[in-house]
Amino acid sequence: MTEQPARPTSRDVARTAGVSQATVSLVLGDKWRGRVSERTAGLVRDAAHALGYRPNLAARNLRLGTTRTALLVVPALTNEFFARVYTGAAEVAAEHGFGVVLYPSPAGVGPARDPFASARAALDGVIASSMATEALDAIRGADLPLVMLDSDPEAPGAAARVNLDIADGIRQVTGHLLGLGHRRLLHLASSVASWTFEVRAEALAGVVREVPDAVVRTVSARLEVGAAREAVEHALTAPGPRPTALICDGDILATGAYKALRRLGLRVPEDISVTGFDDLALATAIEPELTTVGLPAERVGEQGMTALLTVLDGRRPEPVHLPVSLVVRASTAPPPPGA
Amino acid sequence: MTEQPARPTSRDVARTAGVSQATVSLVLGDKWRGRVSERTAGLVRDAAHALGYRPNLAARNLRLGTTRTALLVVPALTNEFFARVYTGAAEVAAEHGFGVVLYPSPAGVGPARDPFASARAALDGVIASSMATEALDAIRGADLPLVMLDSDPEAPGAAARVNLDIADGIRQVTGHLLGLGHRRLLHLASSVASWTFEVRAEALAGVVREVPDAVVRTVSARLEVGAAREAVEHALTAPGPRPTALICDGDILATGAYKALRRLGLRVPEDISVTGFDDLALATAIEPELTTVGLPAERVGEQGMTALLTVLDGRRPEPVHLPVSLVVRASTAPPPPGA
DNA sequence: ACGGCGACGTTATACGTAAAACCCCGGCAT
DNA sequence: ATGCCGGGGTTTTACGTATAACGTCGCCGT
Repeated sequence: MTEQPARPTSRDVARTAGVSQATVSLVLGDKWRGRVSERTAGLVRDAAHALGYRPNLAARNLRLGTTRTALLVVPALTNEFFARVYTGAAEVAAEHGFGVVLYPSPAGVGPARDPFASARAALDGVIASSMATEALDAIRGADLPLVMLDSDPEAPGAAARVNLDIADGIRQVTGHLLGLGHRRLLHLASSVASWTFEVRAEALAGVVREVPDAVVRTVSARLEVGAAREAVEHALTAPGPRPTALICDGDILATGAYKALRRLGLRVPEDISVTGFDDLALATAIEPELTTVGLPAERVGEQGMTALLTVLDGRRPEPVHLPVSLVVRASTAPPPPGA
Repeated sequence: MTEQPARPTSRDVARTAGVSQATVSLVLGDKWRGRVSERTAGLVRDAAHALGYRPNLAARNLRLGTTRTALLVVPALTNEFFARVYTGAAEVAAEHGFGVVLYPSPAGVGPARDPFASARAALDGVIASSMATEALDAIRGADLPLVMLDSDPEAPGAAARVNLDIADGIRQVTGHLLGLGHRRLLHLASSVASWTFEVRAEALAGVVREVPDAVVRTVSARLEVGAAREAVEHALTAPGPRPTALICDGDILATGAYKALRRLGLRVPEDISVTGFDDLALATAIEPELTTVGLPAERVGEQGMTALLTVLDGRRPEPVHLPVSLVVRASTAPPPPGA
């Protein structure tokens, strides 16, 4: 390390202001009403400013025993959803003088190796978004308050939970399609085995069951455009009556579906309707614009941080459930007359 | 704050292992060869494990005077490019026992208000990616080592720089289009005024100047699909000969262009060629897949972190220039015969 | 005239860790 | 026998901050 001119400490400030270190601490900590004269406080602030003093956070954290820092663990950063969750969490955090540090679990869904070594900051709590249950073992072991976002309600160890009403989202898209007259549905699911898969499948089956002649088939693919394209191409060239609507568990999968359909010469939505999930920016980038389910990602982050703050305050927050909402765009229409 | 059962300290470990705190520190810090017997070391490790001991990072940081933590400042998180920069930086950091904390400058290009208050971790250095020059003032004031990525080479205060050869990227796309026979080019630039604008415009002009009958016109739009669509629609309905190729300064702008062209009934690439920049996932999501310029984002992050480590080591790293590469896909073709 | 109190500070201490400095003891060369 | 060395620890200190505990001084009420 270079010999920087050694950052000034509160003692340096004290010396140049002609007061004791304790006084500096009081003034800069805004705890001086009636204990330090206006004039002295001014001197201290001037000295601090002149020296370019910045308190040493490590020392402060050590002294206070709290770091006012939370760790947000996410499976991937390239995904817009998590970026938005972060934004929401960071905003609420800032309002309370907290900071948020990010830890993108490298394996995605694999066990987080050691978040605490990587995010070197000392932490007050952890928020985990959309993480696989097992991936959180390392975190649970650290007995830090853990808030779980968008995760299996059965997963143990959460001090608080914020969940999206995914099932209702599926019900909404399915209802929308059934309402348009579709009866043969294809469900394109993500192949990463997770609790959310069952939730979706069940919700879908539940809605379909209520309509006499409606049927649904499920295929799955890795959450990736290429894989989705292949899966859809394969499913649609199979013998038997062709589905008239395609329910995708994510906008990325829907994008892959678009590609497959174009190859097969099927027009969206004239020949076949397609729905997505998540309402990423992608949804309006592709053509036709995608009917999908919008998620209040920022809100998830906000509620998650709020819950963590509540836990840190010694109270027990209620589980939060956030609604999702269907966004109808141009990729859905009644089935073609022939079908 | 709840009364957690008080995290065990190294002294607790020492007590249950029957040794002194110093010994614990030596063993757990892996500095005990020849100073502590194998047997005692074992006892210490067992005790630490049994108690679930985790060192207090705040204390360690205070003692060592270094936090092994860097701050990465980015203008936006939803942008895939920055997510990739982060990934690269974090990877190199991890190899050296460093962590990376993210600070998405809230205003995007506005002055970062107080990154250090927000990212509460104590920091060893700062890496700023694609930030406007003025936005870094607050950071420069803190006299922490600052590495600037993808930024104005003229901007002061950088201890190290990593830049992309943007100009060459523009030269490559332009050359590609001219090679296909295009002579009337439209350049869609981002309207956020920044150093990069001039670099691009100049590079473009330079290439065009060498081809006798080639002309280029520039229009700009906010970096957003809707705005880009409007700008392109407006530019192409203007009187005069229509350009046969559209050079967009980003894939997002290109996506807007696609929408405009579809509205105008122009086919890509048969009627008009389009190129992007950045090679986001978006580029292969839209149809036809976009010819664009790929940026080694992870490499930018890696080199940035490497440079920071070099600076922290007291040495002066050379400025790094990273090449970019044209990715030819389906959105470019020779101009239509009529033109 | 004296206790007391409010205004204004100061002194002292603790947070948990890393590491420099020290200590003890058994064996070995002189 | 004595000095020395090295293995195996321990004692002590410092990092920079926040704050509890403690002074001091001037003035006021009785």
